[in-house]
Amino acid sequence: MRVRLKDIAEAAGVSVMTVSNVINGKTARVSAETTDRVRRIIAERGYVPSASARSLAAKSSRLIGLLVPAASEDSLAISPHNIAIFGQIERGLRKRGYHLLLRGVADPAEIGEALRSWSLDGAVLLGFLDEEVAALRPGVLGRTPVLAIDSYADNPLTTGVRSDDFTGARLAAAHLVGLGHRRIVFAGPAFTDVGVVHERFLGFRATLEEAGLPAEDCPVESVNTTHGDGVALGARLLQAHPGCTAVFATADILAIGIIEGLIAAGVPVPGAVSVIGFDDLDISAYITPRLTTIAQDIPGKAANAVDRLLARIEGGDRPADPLVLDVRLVERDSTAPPGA
Amino acid sequence: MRVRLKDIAEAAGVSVMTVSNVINGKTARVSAETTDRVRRIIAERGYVPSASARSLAAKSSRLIGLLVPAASEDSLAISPHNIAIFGQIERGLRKRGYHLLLRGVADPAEIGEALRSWSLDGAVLLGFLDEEVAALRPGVLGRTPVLAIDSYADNPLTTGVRSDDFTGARLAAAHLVGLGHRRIVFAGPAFTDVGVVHERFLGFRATLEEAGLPAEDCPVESVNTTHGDGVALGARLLQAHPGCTAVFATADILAIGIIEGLIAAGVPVPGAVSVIGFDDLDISAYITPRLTTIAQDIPGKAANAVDRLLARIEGGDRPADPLVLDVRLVERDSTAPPGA
DNA sequence: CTGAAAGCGCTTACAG
DNA sequence: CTGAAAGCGCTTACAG
Repeated sequence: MRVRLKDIAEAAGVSVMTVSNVINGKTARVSAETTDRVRRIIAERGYVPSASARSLAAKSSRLIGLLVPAASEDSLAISPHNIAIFGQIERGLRKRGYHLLLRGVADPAEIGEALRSWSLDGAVLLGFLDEEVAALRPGVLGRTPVLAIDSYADNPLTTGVRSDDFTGARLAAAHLVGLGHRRIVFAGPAFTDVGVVHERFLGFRATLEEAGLPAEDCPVESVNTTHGDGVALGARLLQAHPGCTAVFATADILAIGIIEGLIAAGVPVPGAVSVIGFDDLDISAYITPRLTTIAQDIPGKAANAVDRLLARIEGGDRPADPLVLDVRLVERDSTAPPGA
Repeated sequence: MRVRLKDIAEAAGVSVMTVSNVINGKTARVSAETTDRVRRIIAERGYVPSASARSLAAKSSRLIGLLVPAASEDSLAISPHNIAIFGQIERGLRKRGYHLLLRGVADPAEIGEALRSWSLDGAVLLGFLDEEVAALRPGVLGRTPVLAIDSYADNPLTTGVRSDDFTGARLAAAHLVGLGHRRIVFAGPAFTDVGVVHERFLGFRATLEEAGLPAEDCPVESVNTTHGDGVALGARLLQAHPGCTAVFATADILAIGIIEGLIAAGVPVPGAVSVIGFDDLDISAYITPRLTTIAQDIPGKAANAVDRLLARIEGGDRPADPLVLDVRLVERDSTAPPGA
């Protein structure tokens, strides 16, 4: 039925291990003549090696897991920001001869099970909380290289790649301060003392303090990072924070909601309130007013994640320091001087 | 190192096949007492079966491929519409004990290779052209169940699930005609005589003919399904089609671009030109004006795709007729009577 | 440059 | 209710 190594070997009149060597590019051990003949027969017969047999016999599966949090009831937590990363990672892996197992993880305890079940050569963690990443121990990961994207967890086992969130927030805050804003709301998900949002808050506060703005004029609004929560916040923003003239939202999708809520409530944007986001999603350029935001290098995140993970897998490199990617301010139409 | 079936068997004082039976739920063949003891030891030792060994020994891999077109240079072709499907399919599979291999396919010829390499139990095709789906032969698919989403290809091997595109287009056209529009542009990607876009064109034309509108008043604009192409079309729409008062775009992302292009050119939407889309993406409710569109049941597509594929895998069912999901008109603010 | 043999960790008839 | 044995399709030292 299925064409096996053995069938090729018989057709070529050589041993299975010679065919195996040809397939695996160990041609130094095989004569050019034999190599050619074997290759021709492989092509003729349309032979495709069995990945599971290979995985079982070798120490390598050439399978990489992309692990994403997912309550079993819910679908995967694929934020607009994470979506672009998916495709880029698959592409990078495929070009290097690896395959991608996409796995939703309802409980971080499942991570170890996922790694061992398919003998994954490595895994990328996308969207987990820093507390969860920090809790990952050698006992659960074994010797499998694992890399966390956007993590500030102090876990040498998972150091990965992320954006320069602190600087991004500084750019956003400095932009608003430079326009003349003095009362600025920080809107984002609740945060602890570690993680992406915390870093952005730190950068935000640092810049405002340098500008001499008191903390009480720059309150924090904790909301979920969804369009709907943004709309709700926008609708009540000026009642909750009289005198506020600007909002820094930690995600574009949230900023877009806030703008919609403000406009629906009759508050002109950026006339009465300026809004700046973070991510630079595609849609951020499509809405009205077009969103001023902090752009992340999403393809760069994905490409570097693949490079670093494979370097560890193939080269046995130790986990290096986290790679921090630059961000930049993208000025569009949702910010202006107060009262403009 | 790794805990194996054999280790569990030794610890429990039984044979490996008894442990195997317990794991695979064939408890009818094992005493309740033994079952309990084995289960306890499995939990204690944190045993995780080797999926590749299992796949090799059994006829089943419990691995499903999600195959998506991807030029090797490009990232995956993940349109906003397809993205929601990803997560839903992963979730459905995971709940049923299957895993998902996400694979970009640069050339349809790779499909067979993908299926055989990992001994996939089945595969879902997402985003392929109907010509490509139609060309799939038993020779390349073998006996592996394959299901194509959104396909009109007349290939019994791949019948899958899709929306009622014809009716969707009728709803869109009837909505515009009902508002009083008489000159309506059909904007979408170039199409052949089979496929999603062709069906929508047929529904569009049928409705307009019933309304007595001559074909020359309802021209076709072939553009790529991207925001950018939409903007370009919107900018030149009234020069290209003087007197036109409405556009039916075959995708929301395209409709959104068209609206942006129109507004940038000083054409009020829906005041001078109404625009209706197709998909009902999340962002379609966020833009200004909020987009009137035809909603597809995307979670339904994914859930039914999983159900049907697994029915074929587990039950050996023959491929059934395609499942056609209902669509519905979502009226928002981008359409109005002409000159409103 | 080439090969025989063991082994990766499971499942599957088959036998009892 | 339980087990011994063969086999899934590869790779890996080891030998020559």
